[in-house]
Amino acid sequence: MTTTAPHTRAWQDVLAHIEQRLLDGSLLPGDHLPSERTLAADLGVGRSSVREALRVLEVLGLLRTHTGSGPESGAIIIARPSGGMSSLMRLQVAAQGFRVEDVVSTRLILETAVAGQLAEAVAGDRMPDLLPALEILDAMEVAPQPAEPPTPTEFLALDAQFHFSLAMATGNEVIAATMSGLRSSIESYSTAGVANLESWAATSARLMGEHRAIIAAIESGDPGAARASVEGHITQYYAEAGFGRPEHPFTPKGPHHG
Amino acid sequence: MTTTAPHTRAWQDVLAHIEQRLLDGSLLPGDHLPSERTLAADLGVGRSSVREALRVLEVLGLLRTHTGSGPESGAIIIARPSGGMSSLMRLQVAAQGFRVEDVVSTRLILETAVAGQLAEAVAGDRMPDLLPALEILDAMEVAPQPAEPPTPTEFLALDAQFHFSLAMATGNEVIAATMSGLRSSIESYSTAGVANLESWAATSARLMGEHRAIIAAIESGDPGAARASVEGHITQYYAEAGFGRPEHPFTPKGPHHG
DNA sequence: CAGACCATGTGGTATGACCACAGGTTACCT
DNA sequence: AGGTAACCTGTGGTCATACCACATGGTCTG
Repeated sequence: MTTTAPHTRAWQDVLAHIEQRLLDGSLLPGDHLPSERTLAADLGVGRSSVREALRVLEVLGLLRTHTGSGPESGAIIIARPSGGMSSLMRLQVAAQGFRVEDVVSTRLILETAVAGQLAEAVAGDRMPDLLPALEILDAMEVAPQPAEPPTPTEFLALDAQFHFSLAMATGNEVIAATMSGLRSSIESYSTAGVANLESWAATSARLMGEHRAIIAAIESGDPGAARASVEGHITQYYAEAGFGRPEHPFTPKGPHHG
Repeated sequence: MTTTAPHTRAWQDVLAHIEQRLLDGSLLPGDHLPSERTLAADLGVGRSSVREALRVLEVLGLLRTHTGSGPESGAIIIARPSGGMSSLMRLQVAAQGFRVEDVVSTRLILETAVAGQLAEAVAGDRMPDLLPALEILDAMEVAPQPAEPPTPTEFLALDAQFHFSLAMATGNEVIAATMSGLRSSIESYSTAGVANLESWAATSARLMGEHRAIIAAIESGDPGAARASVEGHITQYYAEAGFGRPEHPFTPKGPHHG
């Protein structure tokens, strides 16, 4: 649309070619891509250009590569958006393109919507599958033995899995992947924030209780309660950890990049 | 955590190095990266590996490159998440990692939240800047001259800009970028759906009226009305265009990838 | 002083040469 | 005949080199 670049770069041609093959169905998840050398010869570009395109696709979560020979080797189409989302958002936060408070705010919107949808599903007699989420809760609650240190990092990882599994329970992979990316983009802040807590033991215990409350609200089919419980759960942790979103969105926050 | 790969690939090292420099602030938006040859020498890798990492960063919207010499040349750090979001989501839809109905559903969540937040801001006397959105509406309404064809593609592009500008009005760039990605990932469906409409003239006229209604609801400070107007706006178009989301999220949708 | 010229350094690309790896095949020994 | 070791082949991963097009800035020339 820009009409400025008559001269697309070689790796973009490769990318476009693969995208086209994905769109027309000649390349499906699980399929092997031609070898790098073959692809280069077919498209009339150098192997390095092919590799640059494949690297992009790999980071975006569209393919995986294995060396060696056999059915597992080569580049295989997959579709795992979470990894790409995580890379993208993590780097954007690092480069100050995303503000942490905006990430938190967005997460809040999506998570409350997820909880609300699940509760509505229960109310509408379309019972979502909450089993994976419950299994994660069980795992969280057996891990912190009184004798052992609570290992906040592991706990937070399970917490992330719990929220992710709720999103997956809605069947909406877009939300799930986005949440996963949002989460990992501020992961370092979450773990660093543990130091700001008065008592990790108390906080983790509270979090576990809140998880059960979220599930209970969903299972009761009360969307409002489900939304509220999720909102409180997330907001309070970030507040305690010391990097909650500002009380009002889009109050002036100052420039962040030119 | 996987402990499986003791042997990170060279381009990942480059990526990690740049990410680290972003995190510690030694690389800020607007800064130049060292030249590819220098970077390769400094990190002890080949130039092609550096280029693979830079390609990833470029697609992710983290940097732009220019040939030649002078202050504009080389690789410069930027932070434009929209482009990366668009590439990621577009390709994930192409590879069947994202279902179109999930994209629509997610867009609905974010857009209604945006409208709601803006209305709440008005109600709370924190007037958001709706001027950019209004200017786009003006542009939309002068474009379709009766003498000229309505040019649906241009109209839809302006429509996308309108919704994007609403997201930007909240100040939340995460939402704005995500919405931009969602939108572009199903852009081809949107334009193709025009053919399913009974009358483009009628639909476009309705859409323009709904845009004004959305603005009015926001300016009246009524979050519920704002949310409802956005929901109706989006839902109805997709329904008319023939690829709306199913009436209920997470009803069985069939397998999409193994 | 103005304009043409070229030296320099940038990204963009292609090519060739290796390496490690993993599976399949073959040959060999028991 | 069976099992096992060797090797052959093709994969991605990496590097080095050699170009190209390009844009700037300095220099030379009129």
